[in-house]
Amino acid sequence: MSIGFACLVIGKLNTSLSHCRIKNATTSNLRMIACANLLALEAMIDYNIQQEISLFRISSDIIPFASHPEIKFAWQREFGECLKSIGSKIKRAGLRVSMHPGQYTVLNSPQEQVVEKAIADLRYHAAFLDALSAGQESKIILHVGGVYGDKTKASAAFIKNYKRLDPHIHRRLVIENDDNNYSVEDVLQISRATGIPVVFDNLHHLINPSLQDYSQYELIKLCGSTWKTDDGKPKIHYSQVKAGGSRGSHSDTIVVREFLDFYTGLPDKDIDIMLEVKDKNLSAIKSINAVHPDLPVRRLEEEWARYKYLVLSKSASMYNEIRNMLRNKHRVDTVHFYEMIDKARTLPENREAELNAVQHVWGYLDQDCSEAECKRFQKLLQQYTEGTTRVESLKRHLLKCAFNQNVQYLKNSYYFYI
DNA sequence: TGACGTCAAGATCCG
DNA sequence: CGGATCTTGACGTCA
Repeated sequence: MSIGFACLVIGKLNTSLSHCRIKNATTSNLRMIACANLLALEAMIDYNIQQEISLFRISSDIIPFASHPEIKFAWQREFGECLKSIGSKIKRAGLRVSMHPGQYTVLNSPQEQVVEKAIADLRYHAAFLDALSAGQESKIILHVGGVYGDKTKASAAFIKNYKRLDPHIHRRLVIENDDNNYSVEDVLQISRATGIPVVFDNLHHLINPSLQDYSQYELIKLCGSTWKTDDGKPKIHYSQVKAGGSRGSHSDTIVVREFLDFYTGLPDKDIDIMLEVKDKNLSAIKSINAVHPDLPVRRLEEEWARYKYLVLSKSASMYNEIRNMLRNKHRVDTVHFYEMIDKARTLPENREAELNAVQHVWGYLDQDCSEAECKRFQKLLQQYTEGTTRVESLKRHLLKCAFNQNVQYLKNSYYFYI
């Protein structure tokens, strides 16, 4: 069983992706962006390996406009070696990667032009995974598409167009239930006709339910049975609703107790769980730690090192409470640990606590900073006290100083990235 | 025609 | 000029 996250790593240097506008998508520009993005991808892979995360979704945006009809950029030829070497790192680490074209890749559209674009896009995704020499367990997860007033007809169109795809796309394609058109029942029906494996998405199922005689777990099992041996472990998407968010939007972070209840109820844990959540790797590590049967305290100490200033900036008393919880303990209640951190995270901005955290962090930096850095800090501090600037300006400046002095401890702190 | 989702790029504003 | 903040892009469907 693996738990993973999608597309981007929060709080890790050199992992952010570059983008460009279509008007700037010249070959030389795309070459530069692709090169930068492959370095970022490798840094993300390294991060996953280092954090022992074994499931990861690769962003579709590594090669911008890769399937755009007007753009001819031979990324496979130019970066083939690079991709191959990233691929062998992935394979060596036993990391399972996947890709997920967005909601605008619509294979069942009545417009032939849209279908052709969708096919080109699927070709790109398959070619990318092929270039990594990824195995058949590296999947491309796709939504079925539009309904166009007649779901039976639209499903038939999907099946018809699916048959037009090359075999190397067939071996990677997986379909997922979505939040307003194709329910688990609809997707399973298409799966029966085509043999395409199905990803069960819990939140989409909650919002767009079907087969209500079955429990969620029975449906996970049913979807899991569509996966063949060569497809790897069945995979599901797991997310939680954002409180007060629009219909079906993903939560900012995973509520650990809720996840643990879901996980505990899973009759067969031999599946992979892709989290869809705003805070990405933070929730992945949290969930992985939560289900670990005998988690070494060291792991929570490492987490605490990354969270502590974030907590301090919300509440000094909660900071002390968690610190005491970890002190001299051989065992710590992982769920309780994360519940405290998440509780602190949801607290509204408290000027006094923010200032306390800012001063605390500054204590690590003021000895070795330049005069200009010091002056700017004092100025921003005054402005924040007066209420004429936001705390983010101060934090940005502190992070800049931390980088200039290469203070590893601060550079990795979530305080700067949440 | 705008909402949907996503997050930098790009544009504009401010001191 | 640098930094902060606001707007746009790129995609297809559907109300």
